[in-house]
Amino acid sequence: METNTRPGDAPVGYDPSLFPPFAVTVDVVILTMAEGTLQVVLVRRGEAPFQGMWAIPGGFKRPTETLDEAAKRELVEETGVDAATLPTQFGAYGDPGRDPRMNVVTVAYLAVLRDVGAVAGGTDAAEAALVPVSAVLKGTIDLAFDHLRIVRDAIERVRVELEMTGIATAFVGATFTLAELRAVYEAVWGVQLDAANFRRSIVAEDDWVIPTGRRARPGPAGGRPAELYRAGRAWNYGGPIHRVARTAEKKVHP
Amino acid sequence: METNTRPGDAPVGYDPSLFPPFAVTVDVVILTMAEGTLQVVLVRRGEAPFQGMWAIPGGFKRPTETLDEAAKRELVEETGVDAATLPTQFGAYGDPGRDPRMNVVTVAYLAVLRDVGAVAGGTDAAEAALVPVSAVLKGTIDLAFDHLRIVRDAIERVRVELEMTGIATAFVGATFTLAELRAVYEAVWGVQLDAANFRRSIVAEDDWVIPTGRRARPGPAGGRPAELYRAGRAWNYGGPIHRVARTAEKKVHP
DNA sequence: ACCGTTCTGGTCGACAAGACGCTAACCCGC
DNA sequence: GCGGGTTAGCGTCTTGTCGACCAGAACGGT
Repeated sequence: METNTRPGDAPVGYDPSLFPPFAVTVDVVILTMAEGTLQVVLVRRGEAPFQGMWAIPGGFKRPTETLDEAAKRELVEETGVDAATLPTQFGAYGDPGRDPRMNVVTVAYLAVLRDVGAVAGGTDAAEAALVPVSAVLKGTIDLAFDHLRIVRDAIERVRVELEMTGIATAFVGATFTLAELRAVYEAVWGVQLDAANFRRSIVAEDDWVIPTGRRARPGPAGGRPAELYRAGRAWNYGGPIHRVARTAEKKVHP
Repeated sequence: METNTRPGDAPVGYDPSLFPPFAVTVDVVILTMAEGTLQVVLVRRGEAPFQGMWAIPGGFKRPTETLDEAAKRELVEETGVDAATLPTQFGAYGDPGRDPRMNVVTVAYLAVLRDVGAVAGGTDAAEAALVPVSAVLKGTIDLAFDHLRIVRDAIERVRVELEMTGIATAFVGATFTLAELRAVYEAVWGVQLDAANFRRSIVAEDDWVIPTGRRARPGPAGGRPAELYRAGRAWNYGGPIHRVARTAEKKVHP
């Protein structure tokens, strides 16, 4: 075959000196549970464009690191937390004009943290905040660039991951009650789950959750103290709870 | 906040003149069914590095187009087919050294075609071929760069998409028999599906498949001619057949 | 006319999942 | 300390789904 070497249109072999230059950044959507709702970490921009607006934390990819490493580095820089779950890539965004100054292609990652409270106290002195995702999705809070689209895609991704992987355990601490774990599913999916059936699905098979023998302190309203569990190894091979579209509707039309 | 403007490490605001330059390419994994097996379109490299090896078709992203447009353009250039399904993005790859000459970040897309036979006759004169994915996954055929990893990820992606979306209809023609559709599931998932149960799942709800009234010609072995269907609108909202890990095993241990 | 092959429709049983009620354990107010 | 309120844990019943298997229908070939 004769190799095609037209600049910008070289399917197989290409001349590396004739490439159109891009900046490559990595943005991380950091999710956590706080006050019973799903929250996202945002930082406030201090420079034009979009000065003063909220945005997803992110930064340049360095030539010496992989994309995954760049995402992990951004997460640590922003939260100081060394990765409850490794960030997972969920999309690349390169629309022309998404950055008004130049060609920027960004690779977006999703990271899930358990609620550590002081997320705003990262190593970076930037103003950071925990914002309910519902406020972002409803448009109450405007985001810079195309970050609204990125957050929307991230939420859709975590909804799928919650069903297919063990990401649910990343929202809670090392030990947790089944009610806490159930709250994760309910918050992310926006549904109500039956506590008894939820418990049965989790406990049914081994290695999902392992009882520690200890018990959690009951809430302010009292109630029987819940048993404390820790995550088993089975979460690595998919999740136990599956989304049923009818669940939410049945509550509306009994 | 005080904006951090260190080059290569600027979380929010950054100086666009201090970015590390990258080349951004778009690679497309093109899948199709041929001879009852899943096949992938590969092109042979004519230049170093990896001269003479097989690779996924791809090329530079142009600054004036989106990533999706670039993927669609690559698909049309390679196959001449105007997108049975729009290519879907499934990953970005930017490991340092993945291209020995320079920093290249590639965004990978998955495209599904019905078997058009003459895929090798694209507008590009490059040597192209249809290769069984099993040969690639087993390592019988070496791929350039990190393209083996990309193909592996693409296969995993199409297996999920087959369950979650209506991508199955993209493998077959405008009209098809249920046996053809079933063959898609069996080839991609590597399982055996009961023909009667498959039919029941598909026909159960409306708008999955619409009978055309016409019938297909039976195969060389005879048999009752199958009815011809066309795809309904319900495929846009998820697929009807769900993967069951036990199916293949139950055949072994009845 | 007979046979092999494929499609189509039906039945049965295993299993998953939701609904629901009961008991156990704890807090709080009196 | 005693009873009501609240929450966790557990069992049972019912319903629906899905795979395995079988029988009949519709064709081509011999």
